Amino acid sequence: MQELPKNIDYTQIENKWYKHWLDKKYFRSVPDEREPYTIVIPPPNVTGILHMGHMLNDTIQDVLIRRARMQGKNACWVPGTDHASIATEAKVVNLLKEQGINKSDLTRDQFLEHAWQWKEKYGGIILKQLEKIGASCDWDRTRFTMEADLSDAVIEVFIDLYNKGKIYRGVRMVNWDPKGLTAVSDEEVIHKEVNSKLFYIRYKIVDTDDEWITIATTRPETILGDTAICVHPDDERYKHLKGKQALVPLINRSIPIIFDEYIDIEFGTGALKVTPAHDINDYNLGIKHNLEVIDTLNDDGTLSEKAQLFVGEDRFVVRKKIAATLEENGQLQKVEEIKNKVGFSERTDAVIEPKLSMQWFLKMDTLAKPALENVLNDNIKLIPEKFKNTYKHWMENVHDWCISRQLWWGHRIPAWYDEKGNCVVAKTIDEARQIHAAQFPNHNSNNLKQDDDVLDTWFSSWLWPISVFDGFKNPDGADIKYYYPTNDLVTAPEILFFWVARMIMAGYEYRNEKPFKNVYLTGIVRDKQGRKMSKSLGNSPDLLELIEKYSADGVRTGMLFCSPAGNDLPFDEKLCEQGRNFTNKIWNALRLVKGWTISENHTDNEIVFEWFDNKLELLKENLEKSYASYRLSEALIDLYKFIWDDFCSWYLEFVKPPFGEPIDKKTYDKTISYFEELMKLLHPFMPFISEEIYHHLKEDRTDDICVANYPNNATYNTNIIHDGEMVKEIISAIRDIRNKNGLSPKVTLSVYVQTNDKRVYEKFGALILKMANTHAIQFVSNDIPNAVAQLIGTDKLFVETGLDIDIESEKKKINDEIVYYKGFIESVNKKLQNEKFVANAKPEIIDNERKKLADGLSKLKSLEDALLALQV
RNA sequence: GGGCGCAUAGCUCAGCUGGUUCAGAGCACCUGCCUUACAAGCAGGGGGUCCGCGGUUCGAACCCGUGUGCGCCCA
Repeated sequence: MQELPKNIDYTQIENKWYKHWLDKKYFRSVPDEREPYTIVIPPPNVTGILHMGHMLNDTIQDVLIRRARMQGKNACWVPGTDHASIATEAKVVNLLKEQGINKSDLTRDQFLEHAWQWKEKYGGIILKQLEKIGASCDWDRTRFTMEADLSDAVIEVFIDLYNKGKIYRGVRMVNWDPKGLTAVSDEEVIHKEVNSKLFYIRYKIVDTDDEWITIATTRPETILGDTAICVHPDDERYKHLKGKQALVPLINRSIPIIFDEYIDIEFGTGALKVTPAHDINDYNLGIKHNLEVIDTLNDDGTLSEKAQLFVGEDRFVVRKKIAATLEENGQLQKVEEIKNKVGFSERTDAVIEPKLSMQWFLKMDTLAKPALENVLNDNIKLIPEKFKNTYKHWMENVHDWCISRQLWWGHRIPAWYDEKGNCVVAKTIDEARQIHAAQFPNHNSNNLKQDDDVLDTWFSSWLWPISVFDGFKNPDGADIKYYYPTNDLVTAPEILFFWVARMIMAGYEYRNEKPFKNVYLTGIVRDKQGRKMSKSLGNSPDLLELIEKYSADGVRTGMLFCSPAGNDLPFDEKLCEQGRNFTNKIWNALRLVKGWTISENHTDNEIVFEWFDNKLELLKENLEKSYASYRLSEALIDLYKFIWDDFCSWYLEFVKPPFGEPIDKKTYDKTISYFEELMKLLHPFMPFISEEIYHHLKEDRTDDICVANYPNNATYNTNIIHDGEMVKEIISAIRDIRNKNGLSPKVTLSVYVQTNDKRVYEKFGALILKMANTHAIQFVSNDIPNAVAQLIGTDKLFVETGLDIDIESEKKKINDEIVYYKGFIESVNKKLQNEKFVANAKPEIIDNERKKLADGLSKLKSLEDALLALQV
């Protein structure tokens, strides 16, 4: 026997066990003959710190990997970070600005030196934080998307795809971030509904005295780049304008009026100004109708020389000024308030400007094909399945991927240009010269200049499941062959397309095989008001503080309690409290058990063991089912209820000796082994407390639960479980009667029962007596006067309270039940008398209805008897 | 505007193939207890128009249609 403190020192056990697991190298994985179970972490942003989204994702991954490890699989969880071009560069630029240094004053190399210094100093904080939550990653395998091997992979893939004709360079309308001064991909643009103004502007028709056409636009600042006005060919209002020209206000440039079915007759005036340089739809119209393209904006969102007016002024300032000027001219007809959607940069929150620019693109058509097929045919499973629809829709309408970014921090595009702008793609400048000399023999190969841009960060992370196992450097290496394809990917649905889909594409392109078998899409963590938790809103609690307060296990379970796959997770700190209370409950169960002294006397608890054994098998079966369908939340809740209710409230109370008395050896050993098994089942969810308890359960313990065998499930006997539930029901009923009559638990009650089947009462009588504090149960055939009656199934229980019972309220209680059962019997009878039901329903359903009827009639009779007895 | 999804207790959600005495769980709430493992606890309890309407069926929380409200994705 040992004295255990009343409360646990969570921090101490967390540090102790995490260090122990590391020292023992339990998380280390190298290929061997066992079945592999592999997860690659969605690499967090190297500049990031742990937030709720990571906590959720990574806890789920840890649950899966710990269970697999205990099941004897070779569990490998690969950690790492990505270099996050835009975010990191922005951070470094800001930091330098604070030191009075402008990025533009530095050379590329100088800037990168600062960036690497920054990365060395702050990068990887997040990985240390993962240790705090108990993440059992193989830290020896930690990778970074910009380390040498992974960078080589990115560059080689670029060159390969270029040589295959899948990468091309072209002028395209891209999403331009005027604040970040870079193009961003479609996926990095957030469309928000905003209040806008719709300006109605009159354009004069050329060669008329006073004829005008009115267009509606939300962007008057772009009129200086207009090169046409477009109307619908069927629009009667404008048919007479065929072949006419109009004048752009303020600058009086003459532009054609064109006709196209693209126009929505209903919107505005049905006439659209066409600005091919600044709107994607206008751009497409421009191509179709051979329109001139006039780019009136600079990269930073100010007006360019080509605009002629307001040069150098910001687009939003100009919007107001132009509106005012037009109003003075009498060309602004009216302004309407409307709501429309505007794109914002995910990183800088600047309003995205559609802009024509020279970018690198990856063709998606052939890459997307296997990626779509293998999700639709469940070769790769999305969990929950509902995301298949969204995935399909996206993959069928996929656009070529703009992979260049106008930044320095990242993988520099391996393209080289001569003075004339001829381009070759090669890994090094020497190779570039050779290729150039062969391809452009009449040009100078000595002054080649490398492309200034870097590749989209996703262009490195899409290779992650292959590159972390060196699948590019060493395609037949032991690691890639053993671990690939990986098993489960756990990530947020927000990046289903820009990361998950692209990993699948890369998988089929470079391994001819899927990168993972299952994709578990978590929900988005929201605050109580339903807002997404984010750094910018500042509504995410500090995780390390939460862990400090509620323990790592508490926070892990708090997250998982409310996180069915794919559903949003409304986070509430109370759930962490519930998690911590659970650890406290388990700890106290341990204190009880370890407080017992063992005697040589024998106490017969066989029926308790029999019940608990079967109940435990049922639990394990349910856990298996939940795991198989990735219902981790359900598995955890089942386990929580089982440990709290069945183990602590029922089992331990059943076998607990009276205070101060010893327990028999067999019961003690059984209890320890149940406790041990429950801790094993709990370990994936609550690794620290389960390990701590496991070691307390046996003093001479030399093994660790972290690598213990996960319990297998066996068959169970449903009848025994039913008996147990009935016993609980009997005990609760007696306790309820005691409560309602204000009787102290110390008063021993007399209980009588009318039953056709004495078995349960005989078998469990001693337990009922102990748990409900009653005298031995007496079997009777008559009703007991002045006792409270209660139905248990079809049995009738009488409890003598020693008080006069309130006849009227008893009558009412019984009458209510009679009404209920009469209705019930009637509804069952109706079914059974319905010929169609008897003809159509399955035989077992009909049998069941007959049983329901018989039970109902028997209960009704008991109740009517009881009512009669009261009336005497 | 197009597509997808959701609506069940005060809150968060289960409810799998339409049929179990089917309307459930956890939390919150109410009542009584500091009963020698645990007040971070114990014992017990109340709580519902399964979003509205219509249909299919012997039978609907579940299937179909429709309306309303909400969320997400795309343009």
